[in-house]
Amino acid sequence: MAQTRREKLRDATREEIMSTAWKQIGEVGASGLSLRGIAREMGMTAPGLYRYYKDRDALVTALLMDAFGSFTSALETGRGTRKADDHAGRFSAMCKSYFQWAVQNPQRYMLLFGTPIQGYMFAEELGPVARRSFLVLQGVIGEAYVAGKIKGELTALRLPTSLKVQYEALGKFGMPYTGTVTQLALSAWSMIHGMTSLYLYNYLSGFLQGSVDAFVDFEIEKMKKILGLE
Amino acid sequence: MAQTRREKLRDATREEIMSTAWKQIGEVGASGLSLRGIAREMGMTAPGLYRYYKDRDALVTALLMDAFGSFTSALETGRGTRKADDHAGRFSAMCKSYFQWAVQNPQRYMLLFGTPIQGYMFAEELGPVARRSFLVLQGVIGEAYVAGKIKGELTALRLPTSLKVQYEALGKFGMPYTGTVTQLALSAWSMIHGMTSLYLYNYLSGFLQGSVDAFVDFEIEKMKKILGLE
DNA sequence: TAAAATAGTAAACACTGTAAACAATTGTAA
DNA sequence: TTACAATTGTTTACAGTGTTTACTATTTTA
Repeated sequence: MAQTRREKLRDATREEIMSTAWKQIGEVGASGLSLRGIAREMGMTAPGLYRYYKDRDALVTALLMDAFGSFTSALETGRGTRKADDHAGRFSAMCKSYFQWAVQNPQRYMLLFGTPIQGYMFAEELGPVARRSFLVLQGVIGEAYVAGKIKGELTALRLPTSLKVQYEALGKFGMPYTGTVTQLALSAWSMIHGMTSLYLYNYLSGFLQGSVDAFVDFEIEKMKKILGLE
Repeated sequence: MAQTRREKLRDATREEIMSTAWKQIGEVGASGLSLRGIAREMGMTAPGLYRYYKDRDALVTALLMDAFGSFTSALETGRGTRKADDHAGRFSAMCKSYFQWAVQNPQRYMLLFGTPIQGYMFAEELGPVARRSFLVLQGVIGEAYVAGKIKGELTALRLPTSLKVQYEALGKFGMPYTGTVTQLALSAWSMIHGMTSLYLYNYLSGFLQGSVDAFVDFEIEKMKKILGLE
């Protein structure tokens, strides 16, 4: 079923609102986002925006959806630069893409993983989208795992029962891979997010100045060694 | 030199402003902090607050100073629960304290390491205070290192030259310990912060439910094994 | 006791998100 | 083509924010 002319215009306006919002966020940061500012830049008045988004939170949710999509794509693209059986390469490339995307889209990353905007409540519908991002990471580790390419001794550590039970429960809800893989993925995610987040909030640059990339690369390689990925 | 009566009252009011601010932050989150709200709760009008803090950012800076102090104390207290030569114990205890402080003071932690408030610019004077927190972590690792208790193979990885050069430059500015120690400390900080931050922003609880502590403990033990700490 | 410093208020300005009422535009059906 | 309906936008208004200015009490000091 084709889009009517009106629907096309409507979608275009929605698009323009989003891109104007991103422009604003890029300039003044996510916390400085303002409906009135968006409207002003678009040459209309603020209440008009309410025809397109229920309220400011709805717009923020749409922005988050958009950002998660871009982020996940970046991870997938990074992963895709290496052949499917080059598990170590895929892991490095994906981690590198993770960090680079964040550096190139700092405000976007902070919007996703930092303190949200004034009183914004994380929308339910974002859960699955966020999970998709994680699945890329979990997938890379999981595929390496089932291929027997993860040989780190620390991988063989026995998980405490409470975690084991928890991960098994997840499996019943359709989560792929074993508990070990999930544990490794959550661990890797924590590490990458930690570096990224500290860097974006300027806690690393005091120590590292221009050598941040070297630091991150070094730690990614270390993670690979810990996993015994080869 | 004793405090005059007026100075005592002034300090008391400053204190009351701070505690009221913390109360507000605890209730509605850091982004919901409002000068008018503070004044309201204190039974005065908003402009009166300007006699005590130059503007909202100055108050936030004071809050950050306060939070950093509390945070650093928590780390030191955790470290202090083990004897000076029990390096492995000190490391675990400090990491545990890190996470626990964050869980008990989520809004405070987010204020320190998350997206700051609407348009707030990180004040210069916070640099040294923030560094003091890091020095606790670096100290624990550094003391273990000089005592020869860090025997992990991954510790012996050769640092890329750019990092080496950078760390040596830091030494000239009075940073203690070698480049290796700084690298290990930054790495550990990234990991702990990553777990903490993901947890506070609810990205882990979906996977871990009530088993978050088990996850964190497990990863702390893993870090110890990686460091070869014993 | 007079002067100076301090603490607080009231009113105003420029912002913000949002709701209600209304006008203008566009699309559809008789 | 005309009449109606749906949609899009504006105007106005309200309640909230940080902040400045002018003014008034109060307290301390000389």
